[in-house]
Amino acid sequence: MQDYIKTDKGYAYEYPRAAVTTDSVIFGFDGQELLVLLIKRGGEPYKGCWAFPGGFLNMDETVEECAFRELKEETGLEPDQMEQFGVFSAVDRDPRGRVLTVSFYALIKKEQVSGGDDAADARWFPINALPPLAFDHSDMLREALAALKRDIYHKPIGFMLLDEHFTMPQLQRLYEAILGEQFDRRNFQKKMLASGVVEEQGVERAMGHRPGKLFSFVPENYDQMKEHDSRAKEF
Amino acid sequence: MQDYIKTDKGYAYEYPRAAVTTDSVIFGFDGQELLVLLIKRGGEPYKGCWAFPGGFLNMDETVEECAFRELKEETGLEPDQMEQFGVFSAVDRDPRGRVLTVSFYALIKKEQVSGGDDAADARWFPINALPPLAFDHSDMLREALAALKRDIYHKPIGFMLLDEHFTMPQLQRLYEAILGEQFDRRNFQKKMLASGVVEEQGVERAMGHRPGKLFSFVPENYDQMKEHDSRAKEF
DNA sequence: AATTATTTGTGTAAAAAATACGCAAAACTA
DNA sequence: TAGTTTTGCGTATTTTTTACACAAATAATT
Repeated sequence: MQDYIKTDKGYAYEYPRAAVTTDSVIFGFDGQELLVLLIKRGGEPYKGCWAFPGGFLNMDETVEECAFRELKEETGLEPDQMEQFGVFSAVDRDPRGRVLTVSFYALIKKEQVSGGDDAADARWFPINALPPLAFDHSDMLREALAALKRDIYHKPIGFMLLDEHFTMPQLQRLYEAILGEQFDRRNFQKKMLASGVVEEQGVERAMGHRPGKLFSFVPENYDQMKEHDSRAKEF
Repeated sequence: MQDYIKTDKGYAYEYPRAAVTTDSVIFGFDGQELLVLLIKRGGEPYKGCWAFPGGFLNMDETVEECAFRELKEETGLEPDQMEQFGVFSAVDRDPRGRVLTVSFYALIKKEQVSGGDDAADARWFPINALPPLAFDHSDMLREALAALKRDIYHKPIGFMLLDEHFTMPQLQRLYEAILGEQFDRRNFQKKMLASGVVEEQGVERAMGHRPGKLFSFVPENYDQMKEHDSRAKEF
């Protein structure tokens, strides 16, 4: 399978081609706020600006593989799951030329990155206090967040932001941070338990207040959750 | 903005590049079944197979513009709205070389195509009786359908498949065809009216049975619909 | 003109889900 | 031991969803 001609000038095609990149919006959680992982750009364009990790597609990989590889190269992270949420293809979105990007988001336990953080230029920012972003990454973030809010009802992704064991209030704070609204403690717990995606695991060692019960995620109930919330049973 | 070198062999780049195409899954409705518009491929690869309309990205257009243009060129159709639902990038998905496709779906009133149908090779197929499809278009259809089912709750796209005026049973048959399940007539109507997205418009001229009331879509209530169904108020 | 077949219109009662809300218990601090 | 914070738990009310049956309007048939 070869559709190009190798010349002394590089790889030549009959028609011009756009370059393809992937970008990844990585969400984290500090127990209170939703965070985003950004990388400070070392080179032009947008030198010194912050941007999402990402890079050019190789010829032997899918866009999913590309997003995963670039993320690992730039941050050391290897998320369990990456969700594709859109393609950005404005003609002038990259000053270097015609570059089209396929965007993903993933959820990461914050500790994972502080450990293997080879890129000294990677930093977490609270979602509500971001520096200026490179390219069209502000739009991208907006869409990533919209996708996350949409998906959190159908996919068990929220749990990826928490430790294996967590208290109900912790889980609730996460949902509140993502969805940007407040819920009633008692009703939140009631629904969570009713959905069957969490199970009791013990009691936390508390600090300064009554200790909460610990819960963990029940993977077997992924699909059930999907079912459960894929909207009203009857139209 | 120029990132290539023009040689006698074509457009040369420092690194190899994948080609980018768009494909469009066009849904129609015959009052009973959900239909898909396919095009018979005239050339290799997959000559004689059926495929979704689509083609290569030009350098001066976004992927949305490309999908729209290709669709118009191949079928004469100009849908009001096209929804992007995924990128297909398996390395070997196209025998011609590395080709990555951005996929869209759109909903069309069936009459529109029978009119301006310059492509004699375009045909509607019932979604449950499709011929063998080219490339990875079977996967693509599956995902398009999943996206459509997801979106029909949040976006007022369903109405694009109906005439301006329609009866409640017609609307219901459409929803049933898309979602693949049956609903109670009375409850369906109750919810539709409660959502405010339809308003009464008169009475149909009937044939062989009691005539139904005609309804039409209320565009102002798009957002409300979105709101209405963006899930439970409290988590 | 009356009968039949088909399809539509409408309302109400029961069940389930969502919401609002209050008080007691466990840890830490002073 | 009293005060503060945060969690655990249960019930009454409201809203939404579901189940369900009979009457009315047309066209075709006799």
